[in-house]
Amino acid sequence: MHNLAISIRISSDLFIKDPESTDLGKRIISKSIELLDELGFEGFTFKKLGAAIGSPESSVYRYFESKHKLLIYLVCWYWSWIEYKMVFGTINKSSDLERLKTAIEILTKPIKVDNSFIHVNEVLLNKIVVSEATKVFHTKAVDEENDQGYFAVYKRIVQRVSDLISAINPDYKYPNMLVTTVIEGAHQQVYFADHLSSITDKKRGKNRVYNFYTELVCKMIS
Amino acid sequence: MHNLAISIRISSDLFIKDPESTDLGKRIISKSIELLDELGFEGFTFKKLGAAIGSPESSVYRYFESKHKLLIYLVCWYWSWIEYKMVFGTINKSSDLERLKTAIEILTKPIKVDNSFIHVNEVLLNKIVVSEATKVFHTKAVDEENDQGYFAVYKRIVQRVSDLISAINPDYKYPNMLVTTVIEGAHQQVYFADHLSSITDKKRGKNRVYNFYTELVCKMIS
DNA sequence: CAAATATAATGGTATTACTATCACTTTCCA
DNA sequence: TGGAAAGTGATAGTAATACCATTATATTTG
Repeated sequence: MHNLAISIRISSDLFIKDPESTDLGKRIISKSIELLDELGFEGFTFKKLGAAIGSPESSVYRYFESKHKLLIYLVCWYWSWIEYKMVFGTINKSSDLERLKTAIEILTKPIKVDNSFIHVNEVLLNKIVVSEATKVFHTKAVDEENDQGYFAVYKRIVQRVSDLISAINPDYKYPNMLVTTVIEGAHQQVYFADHLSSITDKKRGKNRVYNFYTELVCKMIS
Repeated sequence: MHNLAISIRISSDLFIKDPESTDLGKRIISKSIELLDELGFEGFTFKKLGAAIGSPESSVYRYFESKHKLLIYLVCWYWSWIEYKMVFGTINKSSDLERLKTAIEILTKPIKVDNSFIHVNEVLLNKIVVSEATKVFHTKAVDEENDQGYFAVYKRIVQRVSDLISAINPDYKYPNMLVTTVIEGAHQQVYFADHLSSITDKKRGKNRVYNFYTELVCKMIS
């Protein structure tokens, strides 16, 4: 697909001015993805971002209240994109089990470039989500930010997959726990493979994360 | 057990002066656990810690190089304590399966107070590990810190449980992935139950995390 | 062309994370 | 018992961070 006439909609509480609405905004998104990947969340600052796009720090603050909000924005964008892929990927499948397997595939297999969104590098964004997304949740402000609805997309994805599981096996007791175990676990396995490889099973090939979690879900609900 | 004549040994790379060696050191540990729980890692500073123990910031810096190192120290302490509980809890079991179940119990059931270590509140420390420990890993310095051996205890625990699994079923392909899925997943479920309860299965009772992951491991390796 | 909007440029504040210095006190051991 | 060594307190200082505010200059739009 090329340059679809769709766009990812993000809650307007997450930005001051919609970055999609201007050229500078898009450059902010695009460069912040590169810089977050390069420097990590702690090393990343609006000053460095400003320097990278040739604008002052204050211009960035016109779009985002804080770097934390920017991170949430990007993570939300990511999950919205995943949801969109999940909806379109499962729509024409013939059974719930097929749909479930596709969903798990989307959640666990490596990300491929998607040229539909020019200013977003999904492969890099995935790397950021893998290594930084826990910082979105693990904050003293979680509850407040949850009330604001910042995690709605994420929760909706969990619900979707959970519903598929319940459709296949209505008696299975822990559909939500199973889904979050898969989603978070898959990212964690990728991170461990990169940084603590002795505690993964790296030899098991390229699709081991997908294979492991697919087997896990199938065994649990059967 | 009361005041056992054992102590948890932590790599001396993690501190400048051993906090176990002085009274002030022990108060630093004890208060930092309380404050980290209260303020979260981001809100926690050595200045506030100093104020809480009635000492200047600079005294804290004589024990720990940075608050990041202090967090690693505490997380290491926690995993060392868990390892100790695992070793003593499994030693007199009659089969590998029994040992495995005990290990999973220790990793997934709520923590109880342990009066063996007066200056450490294990229940609070567990809360800190649940909500802040990902920050130990998710840093641009992971690889370096891994090389320094800071994560050795954690990796050893994974290895122990993984070995039990391989002893029970030598053909199971993903023992490491299974173990890390359980360890990290169990903490995550506790955190989600507290802050994003819609994506857990809270109704399933008090031991749902233990039951879920025990069932998961047993089904996977059988 | 005027009005509105977007951006640049600059400066400022409070806080953080950390370092350095000096003085006082306690311990220890020769 | 006297004197070094170790532990702590008190104070000051620095560079960087995360932000905010103001003014001036472009750029767009109606």
